[in-house]
Order: sequence, then C-alpha cells, then structure tokens
Amino acid sequence: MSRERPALTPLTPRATDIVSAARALVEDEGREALTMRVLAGRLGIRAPSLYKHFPDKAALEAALIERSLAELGEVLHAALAEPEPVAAVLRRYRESAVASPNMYRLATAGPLARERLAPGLEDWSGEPFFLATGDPYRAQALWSFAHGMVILEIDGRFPGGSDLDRTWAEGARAFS
Amino acid sequence: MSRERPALTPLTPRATDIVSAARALVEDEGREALTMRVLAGRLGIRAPSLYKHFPDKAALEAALIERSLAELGEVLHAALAEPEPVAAVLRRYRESAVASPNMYRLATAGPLARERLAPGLEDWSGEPFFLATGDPYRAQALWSFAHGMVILEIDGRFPGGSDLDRTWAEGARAFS
DNA sequence: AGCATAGGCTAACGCCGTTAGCCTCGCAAG
DNA sequence: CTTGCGAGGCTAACGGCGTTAGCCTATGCT
Repeated sequence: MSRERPALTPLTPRATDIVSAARALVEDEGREALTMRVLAGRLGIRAPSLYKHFPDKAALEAALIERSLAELGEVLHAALAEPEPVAAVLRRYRESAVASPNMYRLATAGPLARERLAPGLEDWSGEPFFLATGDPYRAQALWSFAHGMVILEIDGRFPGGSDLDRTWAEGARAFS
Repeated sequence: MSRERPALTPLTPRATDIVSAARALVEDEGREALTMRVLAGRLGIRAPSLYKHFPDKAALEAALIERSLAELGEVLHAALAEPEPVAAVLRRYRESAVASPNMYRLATAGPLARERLAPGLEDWSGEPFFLATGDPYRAQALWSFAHGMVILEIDGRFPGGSDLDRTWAEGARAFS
C-alpha cells in the first residue's frame, strides 16, 4: 500500500523563486557552482539578501533535495503500475538520475542532514523498492545496486566503452 | 591471472611525509577537514610551503587516492585466494571501506580526475571483481552493488536499525 | 498619519586555495 | 676556501567563499 507523499517543508513565494533558480543553476553547472553570490546574481540581487529567505545555504540545499526526492519518489511509485515492477523501477530510477545528474548527486551523495528534510520523505521515496520486491533486505540490496550503478555512471567511473545496459540487465536478472 | 600492481606516481621523501600527514588528517576528521593551512600546521610549516612539494591540492589528493586504491586492490586480490571468492571479495571490500570511511569516500565519491592517477591503477584495483565472477558485466554489477552498499552505509543513508549483514547476504546470494 | 515588516543594500570578517617574492641553509664545483 | 645554487622554508596578498551587522525604502495595516 503506497502511502501518500509527505508534505514538503512550506516555502514563501519568493523562496520558491530562489529554489527554482538554484535548481537551474545546479542542473546547468553542477553542485559546486551553487554559491550564494552566483545564485543571487541570477536573481538580480546580492548574496546577503538570500538570508532574508533561508537561514543558511544548507537550508536552501535541503529544499532542493526535498524537491529532488519528491520527484524521484513520484516517478518510482508510478513505475509500480508498469508490468515487471522490479525492472520498471530500475529503469525509471536510472532515467531520472541520468536526466538530472547534478541534482541526483546533490540529493544522494555525501552525508545527509536528515533533520533538515520533511519527515518521512526519504523513506517514501525509497518505498517503491520495497513494494516491488516485497522484502526489506532485497529492497535495500536492490537500491544499493541501483544507486551504485547510477552514481558510478554519473561520476564517470566506469571504463570507457562499458556497455552499461548489459550491466543493468545483469543486475536486474540477479535480483529477479 | 592477476597482473602486478601498477607503480604509483613516485614521491620525494618529504612529499611522502606530507601525504602521510594528509591521510591521518582525512581519516581523523574527514575530507573537508583537509585544508592546506591545517595540513601545514600539523607538519609545523605554513601552507604556501606545501606548494614546494605539490603543484596544487588536487595533486596531493591524487596521491592519497592512489594509495587508497592500491591498498584496497591488495586486499581484494588477496581475497581471491580465500574459499568462495565472490563472498570473500565482498567481505573484504566492506571491511576495508568501513575501517577507513573518510579515505574511502575521498577515493571513490565524486568525479575522478583520472589523468592524475597512475595509469592502470584504477582498473587493477577493480580487477578482483572480474577475477571472482569471470564475467565483465556481472563484475561491474557486483562492484556497483558493493559500492552502493558501502557508500550508503558510510553516508548514514540506511534507516537506523537496518540489519546490513542481512542485506549484504541478500546481495551476495543474488550474485551467486 | 503613523508604523511595522518585507526585502533589498553595503561593509566587513574569517576561512579557503593559491601566487609572488624573499631568505637561509647545505652542498658541490672551481 | 669561496662561490653559487637549489631545496625548502617564510610573509604578504589576492580573489572567492559563507555569513553577519546594520542600514534603508516601500508596502500595507491600524
């Protein structure tokens, strides 16, 4: 039974603008390009003004991560309705990550300031792995495989010319 | 057949000291604690003096990463001699990563400046996955699973109270 | 009319990686 | 013995980072 998506931390209209601009910046130029001065510049204001809307940069990033997890969760929950849910979840996971690699990295790489995120959101976004496999251990193992594949692909860790479709297929087979 | 380990980029004696101190610093306090000023302080010198030994911080990090990959490779190659090589490689991989989480993250997370590393070293350190499975696609999938497990564990991404031993066992079973 | 609040601003602080330029020591060659 | 030179330190400084303090102005409510 798929619970409803937890509510995101509410934002004022101006804060929503800022998050949108931040997201565009990260997607365009990577997470390390997200600086308070550059972001402010894209909005036609100065860096200190951003602090009228977010207490610090980490809070802004948390808002970005929430939106990223929420969208990924939506996609994965929808995938459960497809035939062969395990394969569908894997395929959608990869598609989403590769479509927005910089946001994927921001949301999933490095230590997570979990207390900054809407409660339950992280669990909800990973829930489709459990719903597809029906077992918590298989679900975690499958998620680890998917995350490993995606982050290694995004980070360019696989040797050039690797046939990643085949590697994904091999993983899907192992977990079926 | 396991090739010999590629030679690491050679270092002067003083540079070796610096790399050792940098490694201790990263292991003690995490990768973001590695700053040129703090590192120099641990060595009793000033930050600009470090540039007599390394052209920039990335070169120093590359030396750290080389050493990390070399040690991981040694451990994994040794694991091939154990009974049940696939399980042994997974077990040693996890042990090594968890024993030095900050170095593991430094070496494996984020985009890799491959051109700064000793040629062949990265492939050599991952070779045991191929030697254990006998198939390049299974090897990549298994490596992805192992990396995903380890990095999610290190980054504290699994829900509290997860029985990771069981998840590892589930993954090992899937790939056997 | 008066006033609070939202949302801008500049100046500045301490950190970061990095560069320029200087000095001093030890060693090797003439 | 002296001279020169490279190795390996140093200080001062630059531009960029996140962040804070303090100020100003316009909007809209009482």
